[in-house]
This record gives sequence, structure tokens and C-alpha cells, in this order.
Amino acid sequence: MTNLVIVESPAKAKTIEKYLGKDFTVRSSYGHIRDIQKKGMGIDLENGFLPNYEISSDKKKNVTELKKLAKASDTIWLATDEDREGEAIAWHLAEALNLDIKTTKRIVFHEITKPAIQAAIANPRTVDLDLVDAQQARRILDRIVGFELSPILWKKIRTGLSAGRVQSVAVRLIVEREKEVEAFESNFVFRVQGQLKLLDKSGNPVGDLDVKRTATFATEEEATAFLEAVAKANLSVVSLEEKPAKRTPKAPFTTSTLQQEASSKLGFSVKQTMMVAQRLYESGKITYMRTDSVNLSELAIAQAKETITSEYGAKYSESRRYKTKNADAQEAHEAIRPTDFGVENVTGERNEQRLYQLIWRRAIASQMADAQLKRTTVDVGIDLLPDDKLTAKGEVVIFDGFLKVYDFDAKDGSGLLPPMTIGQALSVTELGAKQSYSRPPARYNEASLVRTLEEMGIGRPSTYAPTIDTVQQRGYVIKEDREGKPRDYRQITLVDGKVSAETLSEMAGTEKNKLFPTDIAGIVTNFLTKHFGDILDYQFTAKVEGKFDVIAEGKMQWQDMLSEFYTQFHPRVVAAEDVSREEAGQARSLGNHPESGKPMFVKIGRYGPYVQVGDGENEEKPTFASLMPGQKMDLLTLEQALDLFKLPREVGEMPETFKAKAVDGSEFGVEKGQMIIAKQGPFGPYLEYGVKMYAPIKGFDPLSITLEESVALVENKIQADADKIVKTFPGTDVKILKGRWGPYITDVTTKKNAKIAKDEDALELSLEECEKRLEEAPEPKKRGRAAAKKAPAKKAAAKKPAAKKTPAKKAAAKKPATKKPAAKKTTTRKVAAKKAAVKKIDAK
DNA sequence: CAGTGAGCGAGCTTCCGCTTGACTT
Repeated sequence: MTNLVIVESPAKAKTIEKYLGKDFTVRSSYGHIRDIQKKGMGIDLENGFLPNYEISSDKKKNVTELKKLAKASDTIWLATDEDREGEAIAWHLAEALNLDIKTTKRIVFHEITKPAIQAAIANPRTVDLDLVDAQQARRILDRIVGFELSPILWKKIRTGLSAGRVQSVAVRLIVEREKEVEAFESNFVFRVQGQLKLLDKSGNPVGDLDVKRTATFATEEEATAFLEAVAKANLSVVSLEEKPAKRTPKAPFTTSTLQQEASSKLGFSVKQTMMVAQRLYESGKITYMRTDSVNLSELAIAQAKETITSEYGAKYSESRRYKTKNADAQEAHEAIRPTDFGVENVTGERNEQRLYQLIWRRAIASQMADAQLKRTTVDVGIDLLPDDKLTAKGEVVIFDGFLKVYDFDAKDGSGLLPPMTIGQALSVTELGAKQSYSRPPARYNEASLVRTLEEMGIGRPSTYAPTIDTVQQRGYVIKEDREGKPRDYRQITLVDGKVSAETLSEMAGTEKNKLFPTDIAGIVTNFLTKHFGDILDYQFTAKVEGKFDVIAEGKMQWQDMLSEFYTQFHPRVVAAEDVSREEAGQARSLGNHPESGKPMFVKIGRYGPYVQVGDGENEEKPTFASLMPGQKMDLLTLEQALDLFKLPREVGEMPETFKAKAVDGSEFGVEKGQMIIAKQGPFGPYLEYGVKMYAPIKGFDPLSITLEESVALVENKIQADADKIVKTFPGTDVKILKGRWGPYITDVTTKKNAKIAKDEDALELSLEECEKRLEEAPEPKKRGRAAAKKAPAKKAAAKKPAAKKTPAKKAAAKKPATKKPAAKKTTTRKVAAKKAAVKKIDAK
């Protein structure tokens, strides 16, 4: 009797194999083995959203091997994780290995112990196809959203961009937070704090007391008046309160909380945390690191108790069972914990040791007793200000409990207060009122973004780190440090009975390892929220998850759910095709032009980012300049933008005539005294040195390039142009030039070009023949405004019916009463109307 | 937006979730 057990992870397979007898072979799938085809949509949008699955390229070898083993085995046990994805993996395995889905045994275990595994083997079920359907709906929806939205971004904003249910919301969070920070208006209050001396009956100091005034002052005058009153007043202890308090340990780590703590305590990036954790997992030191569960197995709880009791004594032990708050959690695994609590430290790399210790402490602490504290609050009365007071707080640990191992969050500074009695007098050592500014909302770092996403139920433990990576790779988000700016503040100080004030400086807004949105992120988020607001909605995932749950319960067909989604989603994709690049590329405002006061923007256009001055109001035409090569639109300042308009600039006159000789002996070049002008074009800066004579500026700043440098560039260009000449016809504008694809005929003034066949000898061609061909050649295409506006409209008209008909037809067939056909008929007219509307606005 | 030099067309980019690879520089 031979058995094949398939789990997801190879590390798990190894452990399980030990617990099962010789009759059992345990192998792993290495996660998902099949996925929707890699290229293209891979979903039949017209026929029930049927996906085309294929074995993932990196799993082919493994699947072949599993197939072989399956054939040789009497019984197959699908032991993938007990969650939606695990169920789907089991189903894909059954499909790929040609197993009967109705009879193949499906087992799950919640902990890897011999009895648990044996119990699982004794109670097999079959694959839950409803749960599989829920996963398919999830997968297909993500593919549709990602693969229909991304191409729109390529067309309207920039190629290579991407959008998706998870990443687009992550980017939105960062964009919105940045807006909040920018819009934040800081105000200030004056906070009073300082140190007092406790006095004995004869006025000798017997102890120090750190105090604060809980309430703040709105103005410097009030704060000064307060300190001046205190200077003259008698201070005494008016109330003394002691209260017991306790602190409770936190739950053991999940992926997200581990990432947060490793970030704040060890300074790890989320990626780094996962890599180090993976190594600990593979070497058997910790349980699985991609989990959303805070649950510990009974065995683990018992083990922890044993360790705590023997290390610290029984009173430190308190067995606790934690519940996951998050409703979206799938809890296929345990919380992250040491596999052996008896091991307090591991060998290996330093970072592995540090992360392990963090995990060990957090898990152990979660099974320890509360810390018992005594909190003391002292109020100091001021006789001249009977309604006011200063307060001191102290906290003493009576019993440390879990703090013995996990004291990272212990409050500092508020230790034991000196002994005192009601009525005891005090004097001021130093008391200050500092002007303190309110702070804008904190920008996200990687870990806090993960926390927010998790709270919103967006993304999964296995995808947090990759998502953070993706948004950075696509150029939506930059992780960096930013220097703050110095800011003045007022400090009023009472010392030796005298009140003085001074202006001091501090750094404000310093950021370290924070996530900043790029301009592209702003553009994409604007565009997507405008046209696909529901997908960018922070609730979108939660809403569809609710539907997936209904599917998993067998109360809804997955096709119906997708159909409902797609019939409202796809038309908006079609509509978004008609949005002009200009509208889609709306970007950042740079402020106003210092002289004209016109608004300035950085936008992204067909040829990349550019600056626009003026918004076309008041019949004034905006002016434009593209960014220099290497300039980043995200970082462009108003000053740099203005610099772009300092071109064209007259660099100087040609000091000498320069002529270059072509192969046929003809000469051309530039005369002495010709003005050289530096200009900025769509592909970068260039020099103009005559009618239709240009040389690109490479390696120099067009604002500061010298005449000497310019002349060198011009001469090089003339020489290069001369080298391109195959033949000239003296006295005419006709030339035969060397092109990248062979020689061609050109007319220098009309810019018309004509072909020369491959088997022809270009040198043999007569002027008459060349002129004839030029005559027949098509007009050179006009580019620029007129052409740019026309082209998309044409394209849309030609492309639309063919490309868009089929899905629409399908929707119409399904629901005859929808507005779909009507909408389609009017598409072209609508485009025209929209364009007209845009023009009207322009004209205004 | 504008021009910097042929013009056209085909092909490419992309999603989210599971899991670790290792033929050779």
C-alpha cells in the first residue's frame, strides 16, 4: 500500500514525512502549480469567463515528477493549506495529475504533530469546489482588473505602468497622505515643563520632581504671565494619588506585526524581514512566517509554559489564547513563534539572531503574566494661581511579569517618585514654556503601509513585501530620507526667579525611510480615481471579499458575480479610451510665474514630461517647454522650470566659416558670423545655426554652454551631415542621403522623401528621375497639435467596432435590456461631442 | 506643446497569491 501526500511547502513535507510510516511519501507543490496563461488576458470574456490555465513554467518539472509518483501510488492525499488558495492548489493538483476530484482525499492539519497528522489522515474529506470557485473568482477578477487597466495607462500616461486591486490602492494611500501633509497648516501652543525641588521643613532640597502643566497656552504672553506668577508664588504638594495598574503582553507575531516590529526595533525593510525569517524557517527555527493568525497550538502553549516556569518561575506563566481581530484572516497557519521555546538564541548571521530573539521574546511574553505597576500622580499647587497646577507622574513596576523578556515598549523616564507628603513645599529648579508646533500626519514607511493595508483587508501576508516592491519598481513610490527645514521657536525659561525668553531653532519635517509619491503616482491616481473610483475605493476589496465568501458558501455562482462586475466595469474601460492624453496627464502645480502670475504645471505628454505656463484662460495661449534629459518631473522646482524658458538663447556668432566636403565633392556648411542659438526641443536641447540646421546638445547644459563648445558641436554635426550625403544635384534642393535603411531621395526644403529600391544604384539616378519620385511621394506628415489631435480620433473610429464589439455583444446577449448597444452606437458621436466641448473650453 | 532628418507595423509592457529554485557567466 503506497501513499502520496502533497503539501505546499517542502520544509513542511520533510517534517511530516518523519511522522508518517514507510508507506507514505510526502512531497510538496511549491505553492501554486498552475495559473491563468502568462501572456494576454487568458480569460474568455464572452463565454462565462472561462480561464485558460497552464502549468507555471517553473513548476513543470515538479508537476511531471508528482505525476509519476501519483501513478505509482495507491492513494493520494491533498494536504495543502486550509484556506482559499490552498483549496485551489489542491484542485489544480487534482486536475494536473488527472485525479478524480470526487474521490481524491483532501486533508488538513492545524499543527504539525504526530497525533494531529494521524487524526487528519483518519478524517479525509474531498476538495471543496465552492471554495475553489471563490478562489477562481478572486484570481479572474484580479486578472481582468490588472490587464484591462494597465494598457489604458500605457496609452494615456506612460508605457510599462501598471494598475491593480491592491497596488493602486497602496499608491493612492501614499498620494493622499502626501496631500494631507502638504495641506497641513501648522499651529502652535506653549507647553510648560521643567524640574522642581522638594524642600524639607527648613527649606533644604531633599529630591527632584519632573513636572508638566497638562494644559497648554495659546500665546507667548499667557505663558510668560504664568511663569512670572510661578516665580513669585509658593509651591506645595496638594494631592498625592497612587493607583495600581497593569500592562498586558501583545499577541505573538503575524507577518504584518513582525514586519512592523522588525522595522521599528531593528530597522529592517519588509523585504529584509521576510528574507531573514525565511532562513530561520528553513533551518527549522521558527514556524511559518507568512501568516495572519495570532493563534498558538496547544502544544506550543504547553511548551511555552514549561520554559517560562523553569526559567522564571511559575508566577510568570499565564497561558493565553489570542483571537484574530481581522475578519479577513484565513488562519491556515499558526502565529510566528520559535519551534522550540527552549532555544533562546540561535547561531547564524547577526540579523537572524536579532530577528529570532524578537520572535522568541514576543511569543514567550504572550504566554506570561501581566506586569503589575503602581502609578503615582502628584499635583503641585501654586498659591497665586489657585486654579492652576503642575503635575508629576511616576510609575513603578511592582511585578515585571512579561516585561522581563519584552520590555521594548516600556515607558522611559517615569520611574519612582521621591517620598513626599501633602503640603510639602517645593521650589523651581527650572521651568520652561516651549513653543511647540502641531505636526502633520505621519508619512508612511513600508511597515506602516503594510499595517494599513492589512487593516483594510487588502493584500495577503505573502504579498505585502512584493507589493511594496512593485509600487517602488513602477516608479510610483520612492523610499528615501528627506532633510527637514530649520524652524524658529520661542523658549521662555524661569530659572533663579527670573523669566527670560529667546528664539531658538530646530529642524522640522526630517524624514527617514519614508514613502513619497512621485508625480506619476499622482497622475495615475487622479486618472484612476476619476474613471475607476470603485476599484480605487478603500472598501473595494472588502466588498468583493464579501461576495467571494458567498460563493464559498455555495450561495452564488462565480460567473454571475464576475458578470455583474464586468458589465459595469468594462464599459468604463471603453469610455476611458476616449480621454485625451492631455487630460489624463494632468500633473503637479508648480505655483505661479513670478512675473506674469500665470499658473505653472508639470505635465506628462506624448514625448515625456513638460512644463506649461498658463492654463489657457483669457484667450491666452499657454507656453510650453519640455524637461531636459535627465531631469525628473518629480523633483522639478519652480526655479528649474523657469530656467527652461530662458531658451532660446543666443550663444554667439560663428567665429570662422566652416565647410565640410561630401563624397561627391560638394561643399556645405556655415558662414562666419552666423548666430548660434540654443533651443529646447521635445527630444532635448539643440543648437540652431541656420535655416533648418540643427545640432543636438549632448553633455552640456544649454543654459551655460560656451561658444567654443557650441562651435565644436556644430562642426561635428556638419561633418556628420556631409558624411551622410551620397549625391547632390548642384543648384537644386534635391539630395540623395544615406539612411539607416539604405539611400533615399530627399528635398531639403519641402522635406519630402522618396524611396530608392534595394537593387538600384543610387549614383546612377538622374535628377529628373529623383524629381519625379519626389513628386509622387506622399506629403510629409504634419506633426504637432493638429496631427496629435486628429490621430487618436481616427484610430478610435477605426479600431473601436472591431475591438470592442465582441464583449459588448456578449453583455447584450445576456441582458437584453442593458444600455450597451445604444452606448456603442453613439460612441463616435460622443467622441466628437467631447472633443468639441474640450475645444470650447480651450477657446474660453 | 514643438521638430531633430522615412515611415510603417509588429511586439512588448501589466494583475494577485501560493511557494522556493541553482545548467552557466
